[in-house]
Amino acid sequence: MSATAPARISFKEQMLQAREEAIVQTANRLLAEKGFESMTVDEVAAAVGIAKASLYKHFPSKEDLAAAAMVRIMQRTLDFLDSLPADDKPVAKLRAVVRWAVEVQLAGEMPLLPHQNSSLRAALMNNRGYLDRLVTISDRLGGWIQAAQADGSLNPKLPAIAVLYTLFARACDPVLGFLKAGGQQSDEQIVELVLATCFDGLAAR
Amino acid sequence: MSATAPARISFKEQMLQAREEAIVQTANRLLAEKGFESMTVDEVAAAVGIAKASLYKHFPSKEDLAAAAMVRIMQRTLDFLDSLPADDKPVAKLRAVVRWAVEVQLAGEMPLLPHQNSSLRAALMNNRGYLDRLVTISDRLGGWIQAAQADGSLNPKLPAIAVLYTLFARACDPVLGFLKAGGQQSDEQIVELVLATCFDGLAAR
DNA sequence: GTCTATACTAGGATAGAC
DNA sequence: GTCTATCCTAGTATAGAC
Repeated sequence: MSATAPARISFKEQMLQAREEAIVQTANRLLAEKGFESMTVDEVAAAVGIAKASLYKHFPSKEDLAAAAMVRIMQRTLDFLDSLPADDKPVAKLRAVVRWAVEVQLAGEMPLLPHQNSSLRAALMNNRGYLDRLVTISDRLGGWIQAAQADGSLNPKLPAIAVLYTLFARACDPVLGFLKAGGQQSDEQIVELVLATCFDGLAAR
Repeated sequence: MSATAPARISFKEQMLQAREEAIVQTANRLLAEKGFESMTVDEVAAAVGIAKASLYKHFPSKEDLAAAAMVRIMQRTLDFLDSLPADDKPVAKLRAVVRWAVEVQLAGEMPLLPHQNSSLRAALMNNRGYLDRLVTISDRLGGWIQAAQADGSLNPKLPAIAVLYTLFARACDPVLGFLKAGGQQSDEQIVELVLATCFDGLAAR
C-alpha cells in the first residue's frame, strides 16, 4: 500500500501539470493571435474544454495566466540558447536565435508584446520567474553581441543594448504577418528576408 | 443681415471642426499610449473636457473615432511625402520618411498598429478614407523603393513589398520605447540608431 | 450639440454543490 | 478540482431635458 501511494500521487500530479500545461499553451496561442486585452478567459477555458471556474483554481487571475504563458516562452528561449553548439561563432548564434524566434512567430506561438500601459506589463514587472529569465537571456545575448562586435562581424559602433533590443523586436515583427497575409512568400522565404534585412539592412552592400 | 449670416455659420462650423479635431487628436495620443483596446471613450471625453454623450454626437462608435485618428495620421504622412523636394534621391526620401515617422512616434503621436483580431482592424478595412490613403502612400513609397533599387542604393534582391513593410514597421518599432525607457540615448541618437540599423543592418560593413 | 442619468453587455471573478 | 450559476465592475452606447 505504502509502495503504491507515491505512484498514485505522482500520477495525479502529472495529470494536474498536464492540465496546466494545456491551459498555458492555449493562452500562449491566443496571446499570439489577439493580444492580452482581446483574449478572454472564457475563450481560453472553452478552448481547453474546462469550466472557467476550474481555470481560476489553477491561476488566480487573467494576468497570472498570461504571465505563465510569458514565462513559458522565455523558458523555451533559454532552452534554445542552451541547445546551441558552444563552438559556433557568436554572430552565428545570434542569427540562429533570430531565425528560431521568427519561426516560432510564424507558427503562431509567439505571444505579442504587451502594450506599455497594459496591466499585464505591471504583472510581469512583479514576476520573479519572468524577470529572472529575461535577465538571463539578455546576459547571454549581450555576451554574444559584444563578442561579435569584437571579432568584427557586428557593427561595433552600435550600442550593444540597441542591438539587443533590435534582436528582441524581431520576435514580434509585424512584417512577418504582413508578408504572410500577402501570400507571395513561403515561410522559409519570409525567414530569410527578415534575417537579411535585420543583419544586412535594406541598403545595397 | 444676409451678409453676416454666412460668417456666423462658418464660425459655428469652425468651432465644430475645432472640437472634432481636439477629440481626434486626443484619441490619437491615447491610441499611441495604450492601444485601441485599453483606450476608453470615457478617458477621451474626460481629456477633451466634454461629456461622453457629446463625443458620441460626433462619432457613432469607438471604432469610428479610432478610425478617424488613423485617417488623420495617414493624411499627415501623405502631407509629409508631398513636402519632400522632388529632386531628392529616392533613397534620401525613404530615409526622410522613416526619420519623420520615428520622430512622430517619439513624440507620442503615432497610434499603435491594431492587432490582427481587433474590431478596429475590421473597421479600417471598411473605411474608404483610410484604405485610399494607405494605397496612395504605398504607391508613392513603392515607386521610390523600385527607383532606389534600380539606382543601386537599395538592395535589389529584396522584394519591394518586403522593403515597404519593413519601412512601415519602423513607425511602430518597439525598440524606440525600449531605448527611451533606458534613458541612455537622446531622442536624436535613437533616431540615428534606428535609421542605421534599418538601412545598414546590424552586421559590420 | 451639450449635458446628466441610465440602459445594456461583456467579461473577470467567486459561491457553493459535488 | 470540477462543475453550474451568479455576482459585479467597467465600459459602450443611448434617452431625454435644455
